[in-house]
Amino acid sequence: MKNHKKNTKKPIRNFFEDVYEVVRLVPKGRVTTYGAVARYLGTAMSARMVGWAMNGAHSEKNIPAHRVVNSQGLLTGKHHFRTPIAMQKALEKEGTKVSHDKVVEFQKLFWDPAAELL
DNA sequence: GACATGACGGCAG
DNA sequence: CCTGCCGCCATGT
Repeated sequence: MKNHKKNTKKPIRNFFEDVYEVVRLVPKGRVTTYGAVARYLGTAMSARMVGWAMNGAHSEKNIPAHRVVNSQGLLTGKHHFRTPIAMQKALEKEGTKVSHDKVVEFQKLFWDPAAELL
């Protein structure tokens, strides 16, 4: 029999789900990074996948993707929002200061799931 | 099936 | 300080 079912045992769904959950748990006024989330999920070296997961986050409007920035605290993904300023606006609205597409005192507002949820 | 791309990160030069 | 390269996984062509 042609079982070319390809074993769709890919727990990717789990990966995405985890990303959504973690991002959703990010406290208001705080920010996290792709690398931190990736590390928490076990894909430390594949921070890219986290960003990819955010792509699906658009379906889940409950995902505060604006609280997720890169390791430099830069709003690299702002171009994927409804408008390139939506991300900054959302952050400022929550009390997070943003200057030149970068989170002010990002290190201080940094929220590491691997450490906070430990 | 192979190649190229992508919301990243870290290291080397 | 800046530029370039690799790694990692999934998706699209």
